[in-house]
Amino acid sequence: MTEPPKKRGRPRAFDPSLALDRATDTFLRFGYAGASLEALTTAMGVNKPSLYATFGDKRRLFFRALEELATKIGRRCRLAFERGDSLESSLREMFLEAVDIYSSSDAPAGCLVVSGSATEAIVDEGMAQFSRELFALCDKVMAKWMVPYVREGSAVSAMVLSQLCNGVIHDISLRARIGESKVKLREHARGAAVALARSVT
Amino acid sequence: MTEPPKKRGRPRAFDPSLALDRATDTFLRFGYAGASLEALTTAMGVNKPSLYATFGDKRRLFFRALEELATKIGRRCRLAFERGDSLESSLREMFLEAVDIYSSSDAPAGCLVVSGSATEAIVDEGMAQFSRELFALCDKVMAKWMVPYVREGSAVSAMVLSQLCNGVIHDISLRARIGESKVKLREHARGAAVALARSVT
DNA sequence: TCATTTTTGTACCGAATAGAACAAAATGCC
DNA sequence: GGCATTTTGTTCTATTCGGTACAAAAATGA
Repeated sequence: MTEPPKKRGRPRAFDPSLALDRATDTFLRFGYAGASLEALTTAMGVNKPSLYATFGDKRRLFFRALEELATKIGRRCRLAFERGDSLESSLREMFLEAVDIYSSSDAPAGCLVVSGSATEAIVDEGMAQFSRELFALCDKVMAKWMVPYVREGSAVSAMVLSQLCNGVIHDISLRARIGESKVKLREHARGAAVALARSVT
Repeated sequence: MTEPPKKRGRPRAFDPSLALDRATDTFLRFGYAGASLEALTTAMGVNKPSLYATFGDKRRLFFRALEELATKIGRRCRLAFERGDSLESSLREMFLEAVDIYSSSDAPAGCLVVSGSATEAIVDEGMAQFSRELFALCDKVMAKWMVPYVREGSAVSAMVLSQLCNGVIHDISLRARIGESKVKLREHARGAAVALARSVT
């Protein structure tokens, strides 16, 4: 499968998927407003007309990057959570994974929503809505993971715990972005796992 | 006190303190990169030469805004925390205060560090350093407030609790910025207070 | 071979950008 | 009143911004 469909005209000289990854890095690095078309096209190895033909304008390119990255990160978090065999160990795995994601040496530090679309959200209702829906989804999905660990009638519901976990992850992305060391971030992740696990006991 | 020092030349036609507040709002609204000098001078009611003479360039103006705002917010958080008479009530007061601060109708929603300097931190080491030092200070100061409520030898230290609290506050600023309702934010704040207070029991 | 189709590279557009130059205006001091 | 001083408003500049026009290039189909 995925054999080339043998299209008619001149073949593209770049890999759209790879180019999108480069665009993601550029948006991560400079933010949405700060990422100039020149920086984007240079990083992507693509001319402006090709960029427009393939991805539409800057804003649509950003949404494509957002969607792709959110999916990737969501999957990594779920897999990390599933590695644990207790609430505390699951949270620890997930938070440590967040440290790896947001302070990887392969990409600019931080989160494309926290430091990208959220910043733009005030002047772009579309980005605000995207962010709200994504946050709501994360809260809801993660709450499901929490259910087995929350006693019935507990003072702390699965949803509250889930929102706190997402808050910790957002905070890790922030602290990574401003250059806190991996050692410190990992300590932070472990401490948060202990505390949040204790909150439902 | 504060009597006019009777300077020599033509008197300024604007109040620098008020102008700085307007600049803060503009940076909050558009982010650092997105806030154009025209938007700034228009909001501040000041011409560009006056802006440069009074505050230096755009970057220095931003630092001035940051410093002033951080002081104000720090004070409000401390006062709110002191209104409580238990860990849970103190945290609740503080988190609810954060909701008011970050989703006030008087100013654009969100936090100038989270959605401002942190976004710029990767391309501006000065902003990264400012943010790191501010976060470290907040963690340290808030940890002192927590000490009375943390048992000796507890699995959750005052510092871990403090970092979590700051994480909750950062998260509230984020969720406020993307337009979550005050009702939802207040629920979030109350839930976080319950959970974090329970984590040290 | 040659027409058709699609992408490529270059060159360009008007608007907006951060910042500076400069003379007029408004004050205190002598 | 005049002079020194400082701020003001206007104007300018060089650059960069997001986005596009257009023709050459590279593939397929007939």
